[in-house]
Amino acid sequence: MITTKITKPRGRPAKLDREKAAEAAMRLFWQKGYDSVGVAELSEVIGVKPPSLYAAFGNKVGLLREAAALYARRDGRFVADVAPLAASADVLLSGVLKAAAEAYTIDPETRGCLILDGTRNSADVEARTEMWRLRQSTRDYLAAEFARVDADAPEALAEYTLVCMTGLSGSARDGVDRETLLSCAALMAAGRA
Amino acid sequence: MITTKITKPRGRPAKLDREKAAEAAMRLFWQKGYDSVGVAELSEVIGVKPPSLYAAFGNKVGLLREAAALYARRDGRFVADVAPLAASADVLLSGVLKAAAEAYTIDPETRGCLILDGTRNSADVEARTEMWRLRQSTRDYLAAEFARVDADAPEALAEYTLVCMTGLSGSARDGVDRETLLSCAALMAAGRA
DNA sequence: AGGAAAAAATAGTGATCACTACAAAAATAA
DNA sequence: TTATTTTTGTAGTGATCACTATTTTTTCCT
Repeated sequence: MITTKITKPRGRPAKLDREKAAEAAMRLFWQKGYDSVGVAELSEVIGVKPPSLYAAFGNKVGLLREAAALYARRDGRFVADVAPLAASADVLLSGVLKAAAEAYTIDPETRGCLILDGTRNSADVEARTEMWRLRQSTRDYLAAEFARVDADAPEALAEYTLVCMTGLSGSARDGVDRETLLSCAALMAAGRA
Repeated sequence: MITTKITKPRGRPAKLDREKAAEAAMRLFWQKGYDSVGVAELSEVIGVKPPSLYAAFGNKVGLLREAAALYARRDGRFVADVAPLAASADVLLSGVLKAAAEAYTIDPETRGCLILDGTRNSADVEARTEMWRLRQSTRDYLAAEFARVDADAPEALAEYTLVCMTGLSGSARDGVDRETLLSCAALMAAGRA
């Protein structure tokens, strides 16, 4: 017989909510970049002292990992939402780039992409590697989608999509507005028409 | 009567060569990003102790300013080298993007663009503003060039060029190789054909 | 030789970095 | 009530950050 845990746990009740903590960390890393957010600031915003964060996430990179996972399944969801709808390479490319331009300019506080730009110039090699792997997995996913719609060179098109997304993300962080970014996305996709 | 200074200066001869110092700083900032380079490291590489750097450049941002100026007039020269040769908007766009893809992958140690990516995610507002202003002046220069060749929307095309360059720079820093970047540059320019 | 000038190095400043040893607090179980 | 368990907060660790007051070195000029 399988029962859901109904009895209360033994010790002191936890004040830290992993999900809420990851969300707060996500917003901070997204906004200011990984290195520019200190553990002290994270601790203050999340509402628990540093030792609780370390008990829950191991280290600062562990918190980034959780934050990026949350980002991928929520704010970065637009790729997996838009891509499967496309029936041709052109629509796939233009659809993803348009969605990116929009997603990168939703909130002025969190412009661009956490995964593509959150650890740029970071001195922490592990943090950079972690985001690079998420970038590559997006690349692989896009390559599979381009293959699905019988694109000529799915790998090259997937890489092109990511290079364009990198431009949109960085530019969004540089303050370029949504309309400009949308027209840039259209121009980027127009070459494959 | 105007004479060139022929007599030796009074005090202890300077060991610090501003040009060489700026060059070393440029390479470090370019390679690792502004925040990831400490004044101690700069001091060690340049070969003088921190107080000499502060005497010569004022503060860390002053050193970045000098480094970026050197970058603009040498490694970033490709824009001003290529743009004036173009006789049409298409050639201007494709020419600049191709030159960027090449320039951003010359040295594996210094990938991408110092101005576009050197202060990304920096916690130093003054440093970020300084690079942003250089970005905007490049944007203005490109807009003038697009206007020269009678482009439809010179401002929009200039911004598009910079968004694309941002993508190429960031991707170069992410490890994308020259051939891939060159084909991306071609695709980015193909939409305006 | 001695004074003046200029640039150097010495040796720090307090602030912040990621991280942790340890103990107090708050709950259940016996 | 006492023991056990879990999470919390206190109070630090040494390292590194940008930056500087002060002194020492090295030169030219008188």
